[in-house]
Amino acid sequence: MNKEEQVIMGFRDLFNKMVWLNKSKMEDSLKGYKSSEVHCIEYIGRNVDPNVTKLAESFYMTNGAISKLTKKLIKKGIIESYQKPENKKEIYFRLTEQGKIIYEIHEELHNEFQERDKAVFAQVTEEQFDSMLSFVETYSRHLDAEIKKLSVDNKSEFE
Amino acid sequence: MNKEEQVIMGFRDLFNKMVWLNKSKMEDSLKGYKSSEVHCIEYIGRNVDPNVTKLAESFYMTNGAISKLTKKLIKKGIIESYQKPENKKEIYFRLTEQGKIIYEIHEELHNEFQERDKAVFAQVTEEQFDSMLSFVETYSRHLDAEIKKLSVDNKSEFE
DNA sequence: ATTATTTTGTTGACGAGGAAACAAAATAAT
DNA sequence: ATTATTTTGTTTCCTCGTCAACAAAATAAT
Repeated sequence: MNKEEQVIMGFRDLFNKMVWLNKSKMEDSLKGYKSSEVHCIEYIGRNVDPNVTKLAESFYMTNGAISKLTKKLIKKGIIESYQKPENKKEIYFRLTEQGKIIYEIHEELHNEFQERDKAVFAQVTEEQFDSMLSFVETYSRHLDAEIKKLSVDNKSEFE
Repeated sequence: MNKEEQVIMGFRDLFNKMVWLNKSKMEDSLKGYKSSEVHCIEYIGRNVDPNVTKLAESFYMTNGAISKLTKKLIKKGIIESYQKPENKKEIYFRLTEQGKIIYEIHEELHNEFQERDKAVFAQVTEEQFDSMLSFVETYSRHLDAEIKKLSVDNKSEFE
């Protein structure tokens, strides 16, 4: 296995591990809330005028899934929807008071995770940080270009 | 947002993107096979005496899910199960001839992905590779220790 | 201005995966 | 040797997310 594969698979494995662990911790602290719900709350709390489409793009999920998820959160009284006078189509979301509480608990948990992993990052030099960030940036742009190609290809199938 | 968060979220985003893109490509080339099925085939092709439990641990999935997945693959004639004379409990899997074909197609696709992303890695120096690998390694061990703590905690609840 | 296309969100049928209860074999404890 | 515990795999029920069909609003094309 060459180093490229090692890096990719290493990160894949690391990521699966982290998702699994944090999800466990999360559903332990925020009993009654699924991690997907919490992610949704996090996004709505952090962004301005989030709608179904923006949430879906951010999570790489379908609009349908987000539509159902937000409906459920509304039913639970965690978020509420609103519209703008100039647009009768788009529907935005904001946190309710109860939602803000969940949001805060999540933030604390987030800090806990950072605290937990502090030791790992303490060993990382500024240069290493920058090198990793530039790697991520480059790779991400590269994939964006590939995704763009893909969507062009798919469109051309129907021409 | 500090650099720790940037790194984590950057990789998370990069990863979601890559998974989404590769999954699309995969299900395009290997029509009729889901990406989870292909992952399963990949693992069975690469490891010796894989069983339900090993597959589940590797994919961070439940035994139940793998049990169903393998049953389906057997039905499709892609894998077959076998046992060892000294153990009547564990059930192992191997690829059938048809399964080997899928495996090979997957390998080629894998090479295609590497080829596609070659340009990104070409810019990475040996030192950067090693630094990222050691970061992954350190972090992964750290999380293993945390996961271990978690399972100890859960056990102590019932004592 | 009218029509065509695109964007945005919703719904229902379906499949994938998790949780829990279970059975059978293997291992540990006595 | 017998009993208790653990490991391994399966099945049933349920939730979550996808897909496809759809409706309504917004935008583009004519």
